[in-house]
Amino acid sequence: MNFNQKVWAIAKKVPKGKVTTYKIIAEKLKTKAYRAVGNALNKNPYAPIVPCHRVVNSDGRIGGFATGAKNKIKLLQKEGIKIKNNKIENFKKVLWR
DNA sequence: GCTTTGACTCTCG
DNA sequence: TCGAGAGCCAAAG
Repeated sequence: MNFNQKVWAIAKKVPKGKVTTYKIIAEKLKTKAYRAVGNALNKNPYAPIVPCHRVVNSDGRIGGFATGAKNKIKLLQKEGIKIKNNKIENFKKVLWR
């Protein structure tokens, strides 16, 4: 299992309507490679299978996305997550761990 | 095979 | 409040 596969596996576990952060994923992998996590999601070949839009920055910001952050924000809002000015509202409540 | 870059995060002035 | 620097890992040049 590659590093990427592990990242994707964790990302897939995030339930609908919730989000997680790069940091949390890295911690579950027992590593501090936050950047590598983002890197893995960036080039994930399982775009529809892995809900990479549920992975955000540690401060609740969306950050950047390959398909456009705006698009991802819309997607998250559809799942019941509210976003204001590029930031997730009630971040702690929708945060998955 | 070494260097650069990136969807990151933390700490310090 | 905000920018700079450092630390971390994988992929691309």
